Amino acid sequence: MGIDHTTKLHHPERDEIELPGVLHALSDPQRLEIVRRLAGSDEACACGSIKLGLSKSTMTHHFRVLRESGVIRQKREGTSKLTQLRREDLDARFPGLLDAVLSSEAVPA
Amino acid sequence: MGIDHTTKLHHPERDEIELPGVLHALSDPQRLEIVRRLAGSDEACACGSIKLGLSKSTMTHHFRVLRESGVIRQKREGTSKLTQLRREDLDARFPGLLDAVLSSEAVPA
DNA sequence: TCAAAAGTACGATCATCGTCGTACAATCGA
DNA sequence: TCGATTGTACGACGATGATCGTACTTTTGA
Repeated sequence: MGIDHTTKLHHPERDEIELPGVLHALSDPQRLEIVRRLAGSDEACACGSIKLGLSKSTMTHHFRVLRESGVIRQKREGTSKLTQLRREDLDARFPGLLDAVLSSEAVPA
Repeated sequence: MGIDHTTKLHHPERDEIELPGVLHALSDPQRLEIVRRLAGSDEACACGSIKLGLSKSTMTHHFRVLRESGVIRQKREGTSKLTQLRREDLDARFPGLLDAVLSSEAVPA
């Protein structure tokens, strides 16, 4: 029944990634900012290196939403957790979507 | 042009359309289906011609979310209300986004 | 061995969302 | 005018969401 948060990190397979879930994950301004920062640095970076002025537990929440929707991949690395965008998976499943979302930053209100 | 006193409906201007709002509007499966049907028929079509098995008031709600986020444009036409996608505005503001959303999973389970 | 660092779990709180039913308003055809 | 069609307003309700603080776990390094 649902996802076990206590054992392993759950990542959906590429073909399990659902469009509404991805759109929902990206529809939150804070998560959108996280995704933009991840897209900015090509390599995986630690959760804690992204600072948005939110509490640690709120950050955990946002990273979980992004991970479980298939937007990011996370793995442990020492005491940190490395996070990276699932660019290839997203591009394969929803061609052009991520690029459209990321490039829209260049057209600010 | 006959129809005019329809301007009570709130539509954001093109440059007022916000990405999180659009993503949120599209993140609901029912609204996604509405958008797909609108994209299927080139001309504006009446709200009531789109049947999803939801109540009238729920449909009104979904159309309002889509309209206020800038995804659709609506105008009165007799007792009906004509609805159409704001393709040009969306393409101008978020190039590639709508195409990416529409071209993926056009036939959901 | 112990303390700091990084992140998670859990419960709480308050807001938003999706859905409905009922009542109402506007328009058109007969 | 009347009734049918089409959609809205409003209130309710349960579900989900974003946020926080506190306590906890895991790992590293001194």
